[in-house]
Amino acid sequence: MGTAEQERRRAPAHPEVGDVPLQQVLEALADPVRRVILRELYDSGEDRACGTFDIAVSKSTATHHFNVLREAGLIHQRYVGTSRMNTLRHKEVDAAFPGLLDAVLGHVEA
Amino acid sequence: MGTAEQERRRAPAHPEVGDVPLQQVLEALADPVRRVILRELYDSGEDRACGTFDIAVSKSTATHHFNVLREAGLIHQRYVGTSRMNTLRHKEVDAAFPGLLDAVLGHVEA
DNA sequence: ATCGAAGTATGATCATGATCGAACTTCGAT
DNA sequence: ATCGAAGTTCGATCATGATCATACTTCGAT
Repeated sequence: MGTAEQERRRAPAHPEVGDVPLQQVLEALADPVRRVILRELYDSGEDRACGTFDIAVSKSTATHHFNVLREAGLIHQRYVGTSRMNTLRHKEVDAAFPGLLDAVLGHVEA
Repeated sequence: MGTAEQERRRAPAHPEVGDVPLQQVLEALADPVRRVILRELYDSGEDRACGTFDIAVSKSTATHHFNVLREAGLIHQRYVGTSRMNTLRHKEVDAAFPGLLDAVLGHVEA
C-alpha cells in the first residue's frame, strides 16, 4: 500500500491560517456543534481527543466537523495512538483574524 | 385593506440586538453578499438605499439579504419615499457582541 | 390619472452541507 | 492472533438557504 497515502491520513495538511479566506472561517464558526468543540478547547486550553467532546452527533458527523475546523485553520490535529488530539490554534488565528475568536467564543450562548 | 398590515410592511420590526442569538448573527455574517453590504455601511458610516450597493444579485435576492440582516439586528431600515434607507446598528451590535463587527468588517477580504 | 422607479411577495429551482448507518482501518492491549 | 476502542470513508437522505423571474404595491413626479 502507498505509504505516502497512509502518511497523509495520519498527518493531514494544516493550512497557514493567513491563507484561509474569511469566508471559510465564518462558515466554520457558523455551526453550533463546531462552536461547542471550539469553546471547550478555548475554555480549557487543553488538548482533547475527538471522542471527549460534549456533542450529540454520530462519530462520522463528528469527523466531518473536525475536518471543517482543521481545513479552516482553527484547530490542529495529531494522532496519539488511536486517538486524535485536537488543539485550538489560538495565537495563529488571533494573528490572522484579530479579535474574532474572542468575540465569538467569549460570547455566552443561551 | 388592513392599515396595520401596511404599517407593518413600512416599519418592520427591528429586534433588540441583545435578543438575537449569536447563531443568527454568525449566519448573517457568513454570506459574502451580506458582508459587502455591511462593509459599505461600515466604511462610509452613511445611510444607503438598498439600490445603491455594489452587489450583483437580483432585486428580490437583495430584498432577502436585507431582511436577513435586519432580523439579525445588524442593520436598521426605514423608508424615505419609495427608497429604503439602511444603517449599520454599529453601537448596539458592539454592545451585544463586543469586537465582532470590527473583527469581521475590519478584515480585508481578497 | 398615469408612469416609472424602488422594493416586496411568491413560488420554483438548485447547490450545499449536516446528518446518519454500515463497513472499514489502525492501533494498543490481552 | 485477536479483540475492542477510536476514527475514517462512503453513500444516501434531507433541510436549508441563495437565487431568479414574474407579478405586485407604493410612492413621487409629470
